[in-house]
Amino acid sequence: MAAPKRLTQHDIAKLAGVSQATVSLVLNGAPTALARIPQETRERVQQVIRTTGYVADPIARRMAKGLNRILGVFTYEPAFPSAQADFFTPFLLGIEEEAQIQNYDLLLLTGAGVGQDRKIFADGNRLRIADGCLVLGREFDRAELTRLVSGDYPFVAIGRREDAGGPVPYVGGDYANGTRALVEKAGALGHSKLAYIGPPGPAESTADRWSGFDGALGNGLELVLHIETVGRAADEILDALFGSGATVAFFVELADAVRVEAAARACGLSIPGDFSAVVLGSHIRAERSHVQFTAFDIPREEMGRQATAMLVRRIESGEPGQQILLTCEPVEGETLGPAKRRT
Amino acid sequence: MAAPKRLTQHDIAKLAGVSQATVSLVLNGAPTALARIPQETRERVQQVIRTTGYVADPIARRMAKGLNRILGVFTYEPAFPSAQADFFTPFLLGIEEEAQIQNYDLLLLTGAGVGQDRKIFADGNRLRIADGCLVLGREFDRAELTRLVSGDYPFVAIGRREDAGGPVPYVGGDYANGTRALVEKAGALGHSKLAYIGPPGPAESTADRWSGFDGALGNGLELVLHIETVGRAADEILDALFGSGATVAFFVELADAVRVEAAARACGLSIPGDFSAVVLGSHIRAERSHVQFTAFDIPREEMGRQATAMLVRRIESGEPGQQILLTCEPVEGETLGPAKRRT
DNA sequence: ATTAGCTGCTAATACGCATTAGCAGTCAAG
DNA sequence: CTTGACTGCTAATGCGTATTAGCAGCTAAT
Repeated sequence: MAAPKRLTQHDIAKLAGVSQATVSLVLNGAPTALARIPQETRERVQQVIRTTGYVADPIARRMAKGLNRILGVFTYEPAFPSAQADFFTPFLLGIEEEAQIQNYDLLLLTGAGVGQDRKIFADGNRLRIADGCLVLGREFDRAELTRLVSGDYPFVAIGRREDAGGPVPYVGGDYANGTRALVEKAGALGHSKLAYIGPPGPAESTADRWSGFDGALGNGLELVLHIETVGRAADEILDALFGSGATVAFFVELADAVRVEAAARACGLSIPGDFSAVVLGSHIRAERSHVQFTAFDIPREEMGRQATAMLVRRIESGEPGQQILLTCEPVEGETLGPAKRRT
Repeated sequence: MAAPKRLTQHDIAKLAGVSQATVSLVLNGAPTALARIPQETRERVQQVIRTTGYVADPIARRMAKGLNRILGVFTYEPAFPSAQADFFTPFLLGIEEEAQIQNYDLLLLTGAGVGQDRKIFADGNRLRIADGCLVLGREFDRAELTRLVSGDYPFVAIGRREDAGGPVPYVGGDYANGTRALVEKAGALGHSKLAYIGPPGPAESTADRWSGFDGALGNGLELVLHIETVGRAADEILDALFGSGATVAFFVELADAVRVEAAARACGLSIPGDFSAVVLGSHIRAERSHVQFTAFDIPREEMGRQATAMLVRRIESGEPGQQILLTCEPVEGETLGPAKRRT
């Protein structure tokens, strides 16, 4: 059989014995126009719509009116593949929740290139199918961001973004202050020689952690070791740590912290007995590791929610788009203790 | 700021001194048509396009072509909330992958009601926005399924479904044979008195497990205990297990198995030393538990992929829709051992 | 000299919907 | 009995593109 033809308003109209225009009016006419269609007719049309399951074609709708209550979600990495799933899922949860409240559907922009090479503006940008879009990913393509900013298509980024030919609307986590608070906490516990395991940039997320860290130094707090590469062998890190005399290590990556902790335990060292460890961010599935690291919380769901809400405001009221940083509350954890005098 | 009007082919046409149709042809005319436009004209048009940065409006493009390359994904429970996330994610991974290959976007049907009360045909449902849709969920609404089957809207279910006024197109896992294989394996290891912890229905997924189990009985294999409710206290289950003389327990729910295993260990019992345990299905994050249960694998990603591919075929070639069951390979695990003679 | 075929285009239409102008009928007021 | 207001609808148009039919002008063959 050939592809079943889509129902159109015309079909509905014929079934209800009215004109296509009337069907459209019943569906979404202005109150003034609706007032002129008697209850009886309206119900007849509604009835046909209900029994047929007709829904307006979003494409045509968008053509005619420019809006279709669809939000695009563009991810710079495939959204679900396991490695990424853990990363995107909490955001999507928040996004879905808010979208539902606002009565928008979500369109996952998936086809825009394969694998790593995802480009928003790939094939003549199917982006515009949606009324606006959310952009997420660890690292953005700067050129595309610039193009987005300069265009008139509403979007909101999740995660803070540096200006790109203009301010980028975003909802991010305040990693800088989250980090600062943890550094100060360490200071209050008597730590003065600190280690930082993680790059100082260039992605905004890492840059912010570093700037928060760096800004909290002084006042007797001193950076004695900085390992910029992630994924170094745990032993190496451990050795460097002790060689430097640091009493507390700040990790950008949970994975590094986990490996170092394991290595330390293997050497008979205890955390925070022998040294303290702090993770700069909350990580999904952290509960899987045995240790509850001292860290700060990243309100991912809330970021998703607020970004969605902002996007809807941009779409519906043409609001200019703001930059919001959500507080990252500290997570107590059990790996930050008083500084230990090393002999 | 007012939205700067988008460039159209009409504008390009005027600038190049040709008609709109010519512009369209230059952009994507069939070779036969293109052959009739001289190089010179083509270049003039291209030039204008390049200097203006014109890009065809994808919406209008889809409108004209009649397909919108969108696949709907309907979930009977919200897709991301943490509890469900683990359940849906692997399917979505496969779906996303295949959709990307086929160059379709995914529309998450989110607005279709809140919380538990999701209905495909809910009022104002926007299912038909998509060219076709995938339906997933633990349990389906039978009435809705019937309606879907009788309609001409292309869809594919994930997970086997009983006929609903006609055969339901699906891609599922062959739980019955997966279960049967495990039962036979237990038999080969000398087990003869079996326990089954889980309901015999009504959902297809549980019914299939039960029927596979039930069908493998006989030949010296005997069901000596059947606990139909899930979530019973672990102690109770353990007591019943020993009271019945069963040497191996088949669990529908991993959670039950985990709890019973913990309770057993607390009593100083070992698995599979003192009794064996088998889980009927693979469960995401199983690795979190300490024990690797003997089970069968559910190829969730592959199910997602194949369902998506089938749906695309239905949409594009009007194919009738099949019923596919994917093999569920056994997972060795460490909880199924030789039957122990109980004293 | 008619026809046939080619070249280089364009006009016209369809896609499905939203929206506006306006038509035919009724009814009340003047 | 005319005017005006109101009711209940519909015809017509536009959105930006793809596509098909076909026109005008020319050449070459019959």
